[in-house]
Parts: sequence; C-alpha cells; structure tokens
Amino acid sequence: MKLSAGVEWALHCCVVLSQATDPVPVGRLATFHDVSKTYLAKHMQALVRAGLVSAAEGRDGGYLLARDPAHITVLDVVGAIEGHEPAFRCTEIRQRGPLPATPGDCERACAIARAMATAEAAWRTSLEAISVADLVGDVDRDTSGQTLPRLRGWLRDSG
Amino acid sequence: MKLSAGVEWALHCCVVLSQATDPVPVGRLATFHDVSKTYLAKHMQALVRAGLVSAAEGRDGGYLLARDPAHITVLDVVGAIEGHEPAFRCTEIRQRGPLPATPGDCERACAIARAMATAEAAWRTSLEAISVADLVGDVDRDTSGQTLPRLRGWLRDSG
DNA sequence: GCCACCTTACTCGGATAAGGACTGTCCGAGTCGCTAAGG
DNA sequence: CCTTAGCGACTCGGACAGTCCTTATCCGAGTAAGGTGGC
Repeated sequence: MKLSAGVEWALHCCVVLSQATDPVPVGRLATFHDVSKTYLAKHMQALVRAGLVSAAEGRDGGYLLARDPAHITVLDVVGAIEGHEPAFRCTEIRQRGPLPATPGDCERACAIARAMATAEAAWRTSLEAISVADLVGDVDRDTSGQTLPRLRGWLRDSG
Repeated sequence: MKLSAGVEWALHCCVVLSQATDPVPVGRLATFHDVSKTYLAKHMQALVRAGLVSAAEGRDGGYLLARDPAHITVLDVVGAIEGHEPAFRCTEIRQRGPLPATPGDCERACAIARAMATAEAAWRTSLEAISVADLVGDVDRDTSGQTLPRLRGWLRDSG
C-alpha cells in the first residue's frame, strides 16, 4: 500500500493557498516547495476537478481555495488525488473454485471484505475529522506563529 | 492507494488453513481459490517469512498455520504481504524551498504527516482487532454453519 | 519378518520476464492586463 | 482626458515518454514417503 507523493504536495499547497489573497500560479507553488512544476500542475488540475480549488486563467492568474479552509477536509484532498476507489477490492474469491459460495450466502459482503472496509472507514473518518484550517493552526502552533506571517509576506513580495 | 491482490488471497488462505489438520500444498490452495499457483506461492513465502504459517517440505508437505488462529490478526497478514512501511511518506517538504523550516521547528513531525499517521494508526488498530479466528466465525455464521464442514471434507478428500 | 537403502515424486524457495501505474515532461488553447492610438 | 482596439505574455489544460512496482511465471535444491533388496 503506497500513497502518491502528490498527496503530500497537494496538502502543502492547500496550506499555502489558505494564506493567499490573490491567485497563486503553479510555478510559484512549485518554487516554494521545490518540486517539479509540471507534475505539480497535474495534481492541481485534480484539485480543480474535485472542486477544492478554483483556477484563474490569463495573466496574473493562478489558484485559490474554492471553499473556506475549515470546510476542506484532508480526506477531500486525498480523495481528489488518489481517487475514491477503496484500497481493498474484493474479487469474490468465495464464489470461485470447487466449493463456491451460494448466492444466498452472498447477500452479505464477504467477511474479509467487511473487515477491510471497516478499517478503511476508520481511516477515512480520521482524515475527515481534520480540515485544512486545522493543519494551518497546527503549523502556526508548531512554529510559534512565525511561519504564517512570513509565508504571507513571501506571497506578497513575489506577486 | 491500492492494496495488492495478494492480501485477499492470503487472508482466504489463512481461513482455509485454520480448518486443516495436515499440511496443505500451495497447488491445493490455488485450486480451491481458482488463482495462479505460482503467484500464490510467492505470497505464501511472505507469510512464512513473517512467521504466520509454517512450511513442511518434501512429499506430502505444504503449509499450516504457525499459531492459533485467534492469535493471528488481519493486520499481521496485511503487514506480511504489503510490508510495514507507512502508506504516507513525509519527504520533509517544509525544509525545502525559499522559506525552509528551522531545525527547531522540526522537533515535532510535520502537521500533515501527523494527520496521515493518525489515520493510518486508526486503520491499523481496526485491522488488529480482528483475528483469523474471528473471520472463521463470521464465515461460519454467514453460511449457517455449512461452509466449514464442507471445507474440512474437501481438505480430507483431496489429501 | 525386520531393517537399511535407494528411487521417486513431490514440495518449497528464489531468480527471471511482462504489464500497469506513478512520475515526470512537453506543447497548444484561452484569457487577462497593458499599451497605444484615436476621438 | 476618456474610450477602445490590438498586442503580448502569462496562465491553465490535456496529450506524450520514462521508471518503478505489482503481477505472473519458470526452473532448481531439498526432503520425506514408499518400494525394494538384503539380512
């Protein structure tokens, strides 16, 4: 099980965008995080498609959060990048082989699939409980309130 | 995020092995589940390396559970197949770029990494709470106690 | 009748190819701001 | 001085290769059972 590196990039970008007042182009985001500009652009497109950020085109265009940071959960971002398919996919092994399960037995999902689905639900619930605003607050607390002002200043100066 | 199909195979194999008294060769397991024999063998090797099942070599050899099914958790099996590395890997983006975090800020893990780690811990806790014996009990209940006796009979007849 | 040895066939185990997904890149379409000319 | 048309440059968006991991496979080393010959 492995998450795309784009998830980390996207979450950091959301934190940055939460401090922006004007659209931030992808080139600026890539410079700030020291990552590939074109590949980051690919992931930003995914965030736009998910409706989490809005894109402003043309000169002085860029990205802005589409909703209040408190209403964007980490799960939203992860889902936008990784997709919404469950990590565990039941292939209904029980219905194959020499002793297949009867259709009557399959009214409920396979016990193994249920166990995996329960765990994934716990994972999703945990991610859903944390918003981008929470992340911003954590960063502010971890850095004794120094990072966010400097970030806002950098966004202004580079504009 | 995507789990290997081998996880599903391995869990089903553990349920089958819990009903076996004599070693079950991988060919028999593959036939029962209607999956690739050689690929399943690869995953069974992982279970052996993890100490979950024991391998008997030579003629009439095969696999048996190494511990009581009640003491093998779903997390054990998933970890044996998928490895124990976390799905989310923090690349310390905060320390890169024009506004790098100071070493003092990095005493705690990145807020984003903490959020992802918390979610993964919830996932792991959920999987750890379910044992192979629980799965066997669920299967028995789902099929009104018909599957396990037939499974044991199939294992005997094919031996 | 019992024991030791050999053959045999079966098992696991690791080393070896093919497919798909993540990673990384490029170029084109569209749009907004700036400039400059005209009224 | 104001309006408007044109230009230019910058933006996003989707289409295109490279690399790693998952999937799938094969063959060899090792081992225990069963049969056979000898004692």
